[in-house]
Amino acid sequence: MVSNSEISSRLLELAGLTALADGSTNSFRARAYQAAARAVEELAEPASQMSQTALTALRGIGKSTAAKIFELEGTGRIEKLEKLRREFPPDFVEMTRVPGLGPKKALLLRDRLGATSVDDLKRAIAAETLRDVPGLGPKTEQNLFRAIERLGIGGKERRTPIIDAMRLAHEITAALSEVEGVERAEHMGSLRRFRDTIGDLGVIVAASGEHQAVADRFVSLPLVEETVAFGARKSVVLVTSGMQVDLRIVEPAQFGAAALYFTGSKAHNIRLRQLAADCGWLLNEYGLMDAGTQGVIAAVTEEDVYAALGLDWISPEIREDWGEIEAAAAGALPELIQEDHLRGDLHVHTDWSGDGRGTLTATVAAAQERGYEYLAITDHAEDLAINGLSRERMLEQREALAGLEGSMMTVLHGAELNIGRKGTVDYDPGFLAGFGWGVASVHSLFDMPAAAQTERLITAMFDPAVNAIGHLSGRRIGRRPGIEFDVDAVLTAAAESRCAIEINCHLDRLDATAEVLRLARDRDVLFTIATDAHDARELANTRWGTRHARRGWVERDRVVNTWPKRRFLEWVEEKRGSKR
DNA sequence: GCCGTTTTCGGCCCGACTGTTTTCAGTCG
Repeated sequence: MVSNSEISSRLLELAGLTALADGSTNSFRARAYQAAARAVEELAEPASQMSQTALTALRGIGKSTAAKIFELEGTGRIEKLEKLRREFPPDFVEMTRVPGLGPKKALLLRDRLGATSVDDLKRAIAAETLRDVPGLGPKTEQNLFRAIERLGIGGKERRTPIIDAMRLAHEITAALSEVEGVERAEHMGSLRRFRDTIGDLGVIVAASGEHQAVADRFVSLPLVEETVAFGARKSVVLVTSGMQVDLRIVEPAQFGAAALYFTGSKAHNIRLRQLAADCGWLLNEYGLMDAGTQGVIAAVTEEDVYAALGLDWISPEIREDWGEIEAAAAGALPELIQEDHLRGDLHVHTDWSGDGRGTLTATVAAAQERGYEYLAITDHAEDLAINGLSRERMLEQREALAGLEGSMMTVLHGAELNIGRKGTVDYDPGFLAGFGWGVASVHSLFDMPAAAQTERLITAMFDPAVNAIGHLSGRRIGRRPGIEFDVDAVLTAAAESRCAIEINCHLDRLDATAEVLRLARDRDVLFTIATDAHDARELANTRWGTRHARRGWVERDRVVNTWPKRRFLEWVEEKRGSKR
């Protein structure tokens, strides 16, 4: 059976090649394939097993695409895709990935110079023959040369892990905030939507009066390596890490419209502009306006613009045209989780285990300062050879914790257990029963087959000592892919076992992934939002975990550490008293 | 290629910047 992700990537490839065939990345057919790919990605059931009627009922999939899905399922290929692949071989497609080289120029180079690969392109640039092609000149030659040199092949697809992008964004917005006349400087784009990886970093600045000083400051920041574009409203630079940063400067009265526009996603924006057009209005980065009189209808805040379009304000993390617009129109948006809903942290390390840095006292005090009602200390258990605590040390720690009692906050003595090859965890049942909380995580054997990983996770979930599964996939964004497992089976087991799935707050992890969280929407799955803090300051990482959870459409009541202490502790005990 | 209480044909979001042009096409987001 062909999986939805396979179908989706075939459709995306079809979109890319169709864009080449049509000479535009915005060709309607290319966009239609993109929309179809998105529709398939969002499906909970396998598209290849659905009826034609059910498939074509989905927005974005018509008869033609449905037929291609069945063709792929039946024959393992899509004839139209095969034909396009022959017309545009991989080397040529790779050439079109060079920034600044779109379908039109690429086809022109192929027709005029016979260039069909990046190597051909390099040779043409070196021989200075590119400038002889009508419509191209020495400047284009130079820009393409620099693009290849600087970004390499695939420059357009390069993505930066969110942790690096966030750091960069804060540095840039802090510097721009200091420029006189600047009222606000904020990151937008996929970083504000909290995607795991970021393509280009988008920043908007609201400034009254002179805009030039802002642009000047921007392109002269120390980390700027190269200025790609420099204009009154818009500038683009490449920074030392190779990331592209786009700056837009707007009037303060236009900030809402600009924020909406530059946060995207593109698909979300297109839907909004269609809604505007239906009312005879025009929506762009400067505001929502009457198409005829140009009179401004809304622009100051995002809420204003959404309200004028008849929509509730939509949280940036879910602006992907995943159904949020319909929900907002119906007043049926879910109550998404927010940071101030949290009443405790359930995955926290101290210096008792090797990689923690805060003392027990300092960690507990920091949690108390955050106003928490409960906290679980979860240092590594003994099977983690490097950092794990022996039984003796665990008992000592429990005693030390008892000495810290006396506050309103309940401190649970827990452990971060290691999920073994077969799904068993550290210690023995008797010793495990002594803990008040258990979070179990995969720390080893990342490359076992998916079926074995699935079994392993499910076994751990049903263990009475396991209240939650930590960082479900074990991924490190941009560095380690994480284990493969059957999402459907694991979510079903989570609902059945009443074991929570952790939403790990570390920017490096953000695990379980948003895709898994979204797929859990239709089931009775519980979550924790936990920091996995190794330092008291990291308790503040809840700000990341809650944004990630919102991207997964996680509602407040699904998150056990939003519950009042009594309800929370009852659930903990119920699970710990369960039988396999 | 998709879609439809104006439609089964004719629409399909909108604008900035660059380079190459002498008013606009290409690329990008």
